[in-house]
Amino acid sequence: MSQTQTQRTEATRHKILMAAFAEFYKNSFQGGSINQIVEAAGITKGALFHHFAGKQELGYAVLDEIIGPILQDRWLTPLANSQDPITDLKLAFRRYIKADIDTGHFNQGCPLNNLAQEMSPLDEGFHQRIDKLYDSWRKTYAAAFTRGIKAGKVRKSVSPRSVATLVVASQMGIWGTGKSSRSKQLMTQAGDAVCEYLDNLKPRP
Amino acid sequence: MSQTQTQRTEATRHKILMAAFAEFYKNSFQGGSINQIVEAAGITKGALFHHFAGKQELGYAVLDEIIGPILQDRWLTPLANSQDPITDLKLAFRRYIKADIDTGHFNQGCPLNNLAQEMSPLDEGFHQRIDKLYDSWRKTYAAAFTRGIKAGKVRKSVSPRSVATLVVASQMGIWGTGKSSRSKQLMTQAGDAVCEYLDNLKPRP
DNA sequence: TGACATACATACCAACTGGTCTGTATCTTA
DNA sequence: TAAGATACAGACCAGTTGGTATGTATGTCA
Repeated sequence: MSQTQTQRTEATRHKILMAAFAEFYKNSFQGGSINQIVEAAGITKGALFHHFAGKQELGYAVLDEIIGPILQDRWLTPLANSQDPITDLKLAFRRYIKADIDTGHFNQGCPLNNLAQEMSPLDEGFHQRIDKLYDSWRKTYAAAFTRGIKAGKVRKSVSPRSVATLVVASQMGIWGTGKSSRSKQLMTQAGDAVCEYLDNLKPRP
Repeated sequence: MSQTQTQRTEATRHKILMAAFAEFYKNSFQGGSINQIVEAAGITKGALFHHFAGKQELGYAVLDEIIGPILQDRWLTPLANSQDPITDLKLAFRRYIKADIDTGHFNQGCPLNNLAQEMSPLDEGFHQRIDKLYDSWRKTYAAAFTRGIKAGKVRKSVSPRSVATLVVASQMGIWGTGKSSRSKQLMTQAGDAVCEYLDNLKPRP
């Protein structure tokens, strides 16, 4: 059951990526230390710089290979074919707010938003990648609202794009509130308010 | 018309604070450089460390003496005695979204939120100061909504605290969206959506 | 006017930063 | 099996970081 060389190589690369993700999540990108990543991953600088051209490229890879898939998994796939986005969004909100409170992650915020706020204005590569992710996020929600309208689950007067933009922005804000206040109560309160907002988008009887 | 010593002293202190605010706003707190601040302020390290015990204390002072008053001025005072928070909030949103788009500040985000996202989880002094500011922010909105309900301008069924929490969170998200996307359109779109949300809080006829 | 404090200026420092360079063991492939 | 490529290891480096120690000019006040 010994692994092949390619498997071992991929394993160290993955170790580095995971350690980098954790370090950047905890100490931000600029504040995060390469030495710390090396140590946490249990490898050496030689390995790190063999796999990634520099800190910048490592950051890009974390976005592409770790954060992107998480976003997909958490928020895009569940809404991808939804005919009733209000119900499904409320479900996802409740679920992941609870999850992040239980794990304690809520006071570290959203990994994507963290990088976005820190690096988007400073680095073009970050900006492009992050913008792309947020764009697909908004588009997924907007498409779901469009289907919801067609299915009679969402009021016709709502603008899918505007609402999608606001809902995504609200998520940034809710997770940001959790991070800066460290208050579970505030975070759930904000979550409840969003759910109420969403309910108000249903067709009036 | 020569100034007194106290005036000159206060002037250099203020120069340092302004330069620090600009530097932290542009490059974040951890990313911001003391040397850069010294240079931008046109003073020396001796002066800086004479007035502030360290980078940390300088950051605290920026929060207390620069960012706090800006928050007060922009968002708290205008709502302090409002009997019609929906109208007044919509006004403020439209006004300052436009202002930050015109000045180009919109792609640097909100100074308070920037520091909050970066430093709240890392430093207790930052956390406390920031939390206090956000708390007064939410409380001001909540009180305005309470008065709005009494004045018949806001539907009775809304929870002032929940809505206030969400509105503040939305602001974090809207300015965050502007910063990470650099898109004026997205920012105004999100602003419009918030205004619609607020309108839906009016009493139904 | 003399003593002392305040308000800086400047040279300096240890610690750490991201990054490079060279050496080498291991695997692949002709 | 020889030759080359791959995948690291680890010492090393220049630059920058926040911070300090010392010196000095200028103000204040008894």
